[in-house]
Amino acid sequence: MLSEQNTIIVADDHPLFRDALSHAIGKLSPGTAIVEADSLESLQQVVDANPDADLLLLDLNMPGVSGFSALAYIRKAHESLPTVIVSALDDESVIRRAIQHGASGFIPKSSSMQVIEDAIDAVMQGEVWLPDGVSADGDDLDDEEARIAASLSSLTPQQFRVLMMLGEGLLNKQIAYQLDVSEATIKAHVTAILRKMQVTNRTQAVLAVQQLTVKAPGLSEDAAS
Amino acid sequence: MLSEQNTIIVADDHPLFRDALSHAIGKLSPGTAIVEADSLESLQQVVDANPDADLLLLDLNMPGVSGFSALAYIRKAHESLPTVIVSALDDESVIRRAIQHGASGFIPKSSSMQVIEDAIDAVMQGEVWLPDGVSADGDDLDDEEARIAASLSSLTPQQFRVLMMLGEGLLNKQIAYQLDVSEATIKAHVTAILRKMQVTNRTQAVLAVQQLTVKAPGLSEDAAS
DNA sequence: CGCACCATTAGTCGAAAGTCGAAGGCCCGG
DNA sequence: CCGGGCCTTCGACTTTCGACTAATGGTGCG
Repeated sequence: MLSEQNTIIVADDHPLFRDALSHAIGKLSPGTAIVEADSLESLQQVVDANPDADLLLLDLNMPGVSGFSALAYIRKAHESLPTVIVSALDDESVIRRAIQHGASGFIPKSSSMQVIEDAIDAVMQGEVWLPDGVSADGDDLDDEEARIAASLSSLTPQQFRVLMMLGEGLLNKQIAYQLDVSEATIKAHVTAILRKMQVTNRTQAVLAVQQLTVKAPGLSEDAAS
Repeated sequence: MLSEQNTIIVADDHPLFRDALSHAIGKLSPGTAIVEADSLESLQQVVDANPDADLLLLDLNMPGVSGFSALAYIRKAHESLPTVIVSALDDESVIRRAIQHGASGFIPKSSSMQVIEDAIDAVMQGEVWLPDGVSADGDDLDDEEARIAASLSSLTPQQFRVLMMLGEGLLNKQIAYQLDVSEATIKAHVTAILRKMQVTNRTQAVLAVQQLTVKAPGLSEDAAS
């Protein structure tokens, strides 16, 4: 623990909570460098700029990122970066899905500072941390959901960004403007995305991403029987 | 109760459960006419053909209908038709949302026959029926969700059908083939849909509909504070 | 250094998506 | 009975999408 300089990345769009989290970490281990991110873009930049970071605290509610997409994507791109989900949800199925998508822990936002500190400490030592009575065991991830997550992880960073913008219903032209590139570039990215996700149009790609959204269990067809 | 001929519509894509439900009703009140539907198309036909039906038992898992869309739509089009949601989910927030979208009751599929009979009986008498300890009171429907539901209810039957197909990622051409009309007609419907839903392309329309899918509570932005 | 991969751009082409105007059917009120 | 309104349908036109080809530059790796 007292090796050299630990680095923790805090990704949360909520400034107050992000600061609170940062301060808590500062008290817990004063020698820790804290980097913050409040959006998908900044998160990608930050993760990229700190390849040797020790921990990522990731909110599920990042603007422009639906559900577990960011988790699934970041995890595959940075296998060695332990990631802990911080979320306002404490639903057990959400927690299990987070773990199945590669999270090393789950911290409900309602947790006390003490609990948060414990969690961070545990994960930094390679353990998997979960709230009280929650078990990581249970049914495996939905096949379809796993397939989609795998597809996501095969995307390049720029492609992932474009996909998230498709998920906002934007035109190629609008995406091009926001990313400050030409529309031709966006088309090329979209073509690559559709191929990798094995769909034939943007709407289907968006629907696939939507399946990684946090939803109640059992809604998927055969739960009816 | 012993007026003339009561009519109950059972809409569920699961044949076994649909039959079980029908038989239960048959035993409960032998003089009741039961009409079944297993898809959005058949449901629209049936509701249309039986404007004086006394009750609609609606499954949340209809193929080609996402979440509360069908409920929100049917409710506004047939204000006087009491609708009870039948679902494999018994999550309390799902139940509340169903009621807020105009359902007159909620029956978990895990219910015993006795409970189902009680529920149907209660609703037929104008009451609102809920499972055991569940209360209908609580926070109101999300503003955004209410707005979308209102938009849905302003659609014509054909437009609604087309919208649901957009939600499956289908091409105009595919929708045209399934509805047996020309592609030009579908385009016209889509244009009308986009206008009524106040969006600019089909992807955004689909995303709006997705917001009526059954998902866990609190994921909507400000739940974080 | 060469090689592979990614990002970027251009341009073309065919298909799909969306807009507009309009025609026909249906029902309801005057 | 005859408008007016609504729904459905459709064709023509414009824009956007998506596939394909081809090219440039940067970057990491053996």
